Amino acid sequence: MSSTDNLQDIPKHYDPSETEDKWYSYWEENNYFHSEPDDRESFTVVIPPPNVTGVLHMGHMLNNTIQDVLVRRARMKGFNTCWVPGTDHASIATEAKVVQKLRNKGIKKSDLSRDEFLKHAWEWTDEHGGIILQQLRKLGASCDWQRTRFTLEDELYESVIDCFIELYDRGYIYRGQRMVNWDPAAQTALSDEEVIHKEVQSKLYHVRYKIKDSDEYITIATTRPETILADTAVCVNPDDERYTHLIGKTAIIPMVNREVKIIADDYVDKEYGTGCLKITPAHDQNDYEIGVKHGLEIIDMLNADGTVAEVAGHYIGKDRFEARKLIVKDLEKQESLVKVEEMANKVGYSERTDAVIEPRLSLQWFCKMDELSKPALDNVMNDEIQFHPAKFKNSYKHWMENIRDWCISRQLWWGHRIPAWYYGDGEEEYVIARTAEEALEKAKEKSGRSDLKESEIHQDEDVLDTWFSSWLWPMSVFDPDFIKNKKGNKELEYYYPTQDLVTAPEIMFFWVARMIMAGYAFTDEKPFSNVYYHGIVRDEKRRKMSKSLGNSPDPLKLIEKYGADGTRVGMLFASPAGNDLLFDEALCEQGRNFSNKIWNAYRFLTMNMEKGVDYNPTTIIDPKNVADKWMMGRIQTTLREMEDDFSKYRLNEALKKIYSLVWDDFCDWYIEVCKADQYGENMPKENLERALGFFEMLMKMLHPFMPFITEEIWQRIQERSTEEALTISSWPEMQDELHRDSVSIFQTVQTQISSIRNIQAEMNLSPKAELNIIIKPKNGELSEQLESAEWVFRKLLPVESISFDVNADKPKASAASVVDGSEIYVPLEGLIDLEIERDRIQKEIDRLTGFLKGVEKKLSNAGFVNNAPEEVVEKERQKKEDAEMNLEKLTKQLEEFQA
RNA sequence: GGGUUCAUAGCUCAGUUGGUUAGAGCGCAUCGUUGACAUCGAUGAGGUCGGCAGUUCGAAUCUGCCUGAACCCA
Repeated sequence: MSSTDNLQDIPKHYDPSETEDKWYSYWEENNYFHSEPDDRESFTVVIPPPNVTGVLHMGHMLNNTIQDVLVRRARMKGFNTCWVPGTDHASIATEAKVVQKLRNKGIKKSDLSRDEFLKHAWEWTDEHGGIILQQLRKLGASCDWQRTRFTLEDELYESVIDCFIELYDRGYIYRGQRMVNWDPAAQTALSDEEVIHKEVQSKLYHVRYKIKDSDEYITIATTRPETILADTAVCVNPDDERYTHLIGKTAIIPMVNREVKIIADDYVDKEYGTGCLKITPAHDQNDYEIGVKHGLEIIDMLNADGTVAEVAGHYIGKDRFEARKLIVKDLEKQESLVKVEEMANKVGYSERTDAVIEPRLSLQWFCKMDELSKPALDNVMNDEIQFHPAKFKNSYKHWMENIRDWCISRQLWWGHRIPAWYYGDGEEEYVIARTAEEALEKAKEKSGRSDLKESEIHQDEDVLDTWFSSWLWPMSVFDPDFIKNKKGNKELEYYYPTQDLVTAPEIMFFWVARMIMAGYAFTDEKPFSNVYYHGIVRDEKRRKMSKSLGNSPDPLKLIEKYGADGTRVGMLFASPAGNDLLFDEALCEQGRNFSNKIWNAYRFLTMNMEKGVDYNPTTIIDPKNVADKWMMGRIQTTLREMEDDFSKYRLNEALKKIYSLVWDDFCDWYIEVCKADQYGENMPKENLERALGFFEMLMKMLHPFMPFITEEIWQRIQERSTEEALTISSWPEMQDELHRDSVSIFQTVQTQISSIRNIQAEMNLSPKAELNIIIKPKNGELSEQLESAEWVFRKLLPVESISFDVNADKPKASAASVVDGSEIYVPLEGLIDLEIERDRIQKEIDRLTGFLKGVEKKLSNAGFVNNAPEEVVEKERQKKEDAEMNLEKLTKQLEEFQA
């Protein structure tokens, strides 16, 4: 019941800062977002965990707004809704930040022990960790905060170790010497996914190698001349006639004067460069493969930090890029440099440190992908797991089919330490174990050395790729022991599989694909049913928003300026499913304006309340009131349309519909017709109660998008107990009755009113000048219907008199128009500008004539009439008839003017 | 180099199985402020749907080619 007893002056402008924190605290205090398993159906979402030390950026904002909309709607639809928040440890990113921080304090990582370093890392995490989770509350995210998880917390740490051991036991994890992507800045191996290939302008150096015992030279082309020092062969295509005579001969590498064989292999592209390839097996993936095939020597000339190693013989200790400059000069001096070509070239960069990736041969841990990927591919292709939009299935498929084994070890300390223990230097001299004790036992067994001591074994120094922990996320957040126990606990049973995963396509391979693999590997089930991919947030110049470019607004400042509601609306407006989002602050402004519109609608209703009177909002409509039935019909139709939009994850479409329903239908039309007949009078009580009833429905429909203002209005309309908060209320029921007839009549009235307003505008009439309106409906039935809606005309137009008469004559000197067969006359004695009026009518006649021509052309086409479905033809006939009727009336109107 | 996606109003995008006079928001123009909201209202002007050819009675929608853009993979 709404009472005006404590009615205060409501400010003209809505101020989100006064409501948003208040309601978020209220929601949290009442634990609305916490979920426990019960007999309802579950709706589960796990957050894509942001970096523990990260701060909220625009991408997070979009990502979490979308999740919150889905989650809030599900909650209102009666699901037991659980949105699990958390963060990941972001191994390489966090470690880089900690190293930097220590460096600023003059401490080198290499001077610290592992434990000392980790102490610093945890300090950093405790200091910065969770800031982002606090920021999500500002956005309105309705997460179950009691379930907050962190990938490096003890329980989840254990899951990752369990996972490693389980996969090792199944034969999926192996250790091996392979060419990996080496990040010389972070000094760690990376997975293929962490390498970003960028096109850069580089130089192709043509360098000639002397042929031994001959005056001849062979010229190779390379973009990396410094690696010449590690060349162990020169290779040509066996079909390349230019070089056949040299195959089997010996070339002399300049600078180092090493003698190497000239070999032949199909791999060499005759067209590229000189058609002659230098082979450096230690520093290039393809060269490595050729090296293995031809049994070539492998010379590793680079240190882990990208400087030149002693074995190179020259430029020792210099950085690889400096060495490149130096060797070019020296080759030129020696007259070995033939020419330098400019060319565009793709170079791999580290996703995290932006260092140029060095292919490097090293001993790493890998996870086999062929079997794990099989169910992951099948269940996406058969839509057991649905991708929205579905177009992303293509790139998923392509990646899955070409997947290579995953390098999971990282030469870092911040992360899950690999549970491998070595008892010797041999490649196979290790055991996999959870603890040192267990390792010792296993090592004794494997080595046959029963006297082995704990001090003689040591654990692998490396940690696992962050994604090797994140891929367990949808399972481990509910049950960290699920792998160890080979079966999930009650929580996992209840919440898993989760429903929706919301993320960006750029991490489809990093995370989504791997979660799906882990899901099937450990639970035999999908981790989620739907994956909604949203776009990347870009600025108005289509540049990706980034800190370094400085083109990203601070999300919290936006929230301060436009409110969380306004900002959410702004983000969603710009966000068609799956497409990139061109963010424009103006959209947040539009969102804020919308908040203000809602606020003022409420304010207006309040201003119509009598002091001391109680109002009971109702949605029971007056069956005689065409406006009520129209409004209810519009709400019902919109509910259906939103249902459809949500089923297709078209959130922005759903938002646009409720936005338009509130603003255009409710504010611009419904409230207007509810107003009192006379200025200064209050709205009739029953009108107000129905308006409030509708308003409540609208607030429900809008709540997932704009949680704060809707709760504020909801709580203002009536006193509510803690069980009655909007956040935990139910979504409006869909009714079968759509009030189609009333909607149609009301829409006719709307069109006629607009047409009369057009006359007002075109004739330059004062909007207040009272009009005498004569409407000549196209038939008697419509006449009666319009007559019963006369009051609507009177509410929305300045009416002196209005009549509905199928036999009406057009008064002289009146403006006229035709709306769907009905004629409208507005006598304007003395006010009318004949010329303008004639032009107005002529314009309409021209338009209709053109239209009619098209329709007639269709109908005179025998092919059309014979082949098109009957209903389509019938529709065209109807169009023709209507157009002719309207045209006839307009022509007559025009004639009368000329008379 | 391989693959995917896209091209509709000045801008950002709808247009779901081929049958609309091709829509929306923003922006723009004109008018309007004595009690809901100028963070507002009313009205209006903007498009030969990238180009060419084809299929069809009928193409923004289907096919091919061309041009241009974006993304992914190597």
